[in-house]
Amino acid sequence: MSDSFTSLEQSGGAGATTPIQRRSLHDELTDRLRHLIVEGDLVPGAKVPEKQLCERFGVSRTPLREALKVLASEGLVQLRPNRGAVVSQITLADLEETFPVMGALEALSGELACARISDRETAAIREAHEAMVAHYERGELASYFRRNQEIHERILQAAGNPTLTSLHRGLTGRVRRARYMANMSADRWARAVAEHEEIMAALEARDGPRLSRILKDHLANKFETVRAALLGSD
Amino acid sequence: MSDSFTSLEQSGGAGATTPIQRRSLHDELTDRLRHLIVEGDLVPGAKVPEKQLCERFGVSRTPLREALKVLASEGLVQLRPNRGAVVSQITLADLEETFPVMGALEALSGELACARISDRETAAIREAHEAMVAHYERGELASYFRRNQEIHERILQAAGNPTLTSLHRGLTGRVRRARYMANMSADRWARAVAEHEEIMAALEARDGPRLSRILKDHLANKFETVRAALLGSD
DNA sequence: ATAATGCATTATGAATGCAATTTGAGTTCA
DNA sequence: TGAACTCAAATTGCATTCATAATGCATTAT
Repeated sequence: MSDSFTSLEQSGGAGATTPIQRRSLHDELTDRLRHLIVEGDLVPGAKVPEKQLCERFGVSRTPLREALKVLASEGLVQLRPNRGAVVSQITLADLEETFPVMGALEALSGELACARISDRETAAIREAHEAMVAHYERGELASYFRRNQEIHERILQAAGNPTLTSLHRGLTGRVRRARYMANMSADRWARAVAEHEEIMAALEARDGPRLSRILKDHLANKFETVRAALLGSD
Repeated sequence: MSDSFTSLEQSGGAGATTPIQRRSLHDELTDRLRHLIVEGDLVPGAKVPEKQLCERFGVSRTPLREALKVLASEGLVQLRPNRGAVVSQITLADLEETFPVMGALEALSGELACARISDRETAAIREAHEAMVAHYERGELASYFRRNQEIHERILQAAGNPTLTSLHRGLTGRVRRARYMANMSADRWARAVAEHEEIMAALEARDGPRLSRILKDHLANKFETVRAALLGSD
């Protein structure tokens, strides 16, 4: 969409229809920093001295500061006047309020996805699902987790609502740093897989309300796991 | 809210628990610009020349640009590389995808509010409701609209979930510029008031699921009104 | 007359500089 | 010993400056 360039200029062999995307520094920086934070390379609570990051990325403070402002508006860092930025801590209370919202968004995504998804995409998700189950059976947690995430993302995608996707992505970013899934018990893991079976069934039956309900419960259970892990290992 | 200035700090007494909030320029600017956009003082599609705004607010480009980055991340403006910012247009398609999300969020707010709201706050909302009905009966659309908004905000507030409130506020900001409510028919207006009666009833009965459903439907109806107005006056 | 080209003007992107605030070590005094 | 104070160094907020890309207009060619 919006690529109003279409054909032409595949002359010289360089069939580039893409208009030489040069990204601005602040844009690039925002993504890089966000990645660092979400992936936990910048630990929560840590100060983020501008100068240090400038050297790290080889840019001046201006674009860096612009990036920090954006990340602050996403809730990933906190800006204290005259005292610099810190990577936001995620507390149990934060999780407690974030999960219901994610639940509501996922529930909506299920509803919408059932109404719009193609057989082709359903099949693709089924494939991801089977792969995930295989990882489960081999006890490969990391791979399992990746596939799991892929499935939820695909459902979101199938819902065809960019606003929804964007909000969900934002919340996921905030929460992902808390990687408590590692503490998932064998029991809980089995149950999660069972829930995913239900998700697949509802999706393939295009049963929106049911998928919606399952996704919401699925997330609520996930939160319970996280809460237990947090309280246990504290 | 977010106006953490309010009263206090009338010098003399050291009663100020708030640490003398001196806001940074970019922060102040972000709010001011957001207000200009949301309230429609900057028309959608209009270019936002940095220099002009700098003179208007008497600041340099640095804090202004920081503010624009934040507004862009909120979706209120679009930043075109090397070509400046424009106030985002809101299309029917945008509304079409925004409303369901708002619906899901409001539904959740109803659910949570019923579980947590105090009798005191319920009474306050009842009061706002009665005032709103009075405005309706006198045909005072603007006042009606204000009270209406107040009620929804109070329910959100009662839900006690800042994340939820924040996301909802963001979407409201995007949508508010489209003030199609003026085109609301007498019929639709009556129905909206009736729906609000139901909202009050469910809230006072602390019936979460019911309030949830009503709020969702209420928003869906609102969207239908908007859609009709858009298609009609096009 | 219309369209294309080149140049001057203007606006944006990023870097640097400067004033104000915070931080922290060292010192003084109770 | 330790609480409070002083002052230098570091950090941040903002303005200014420099570099680069976009825009408008006059000129030229067709």
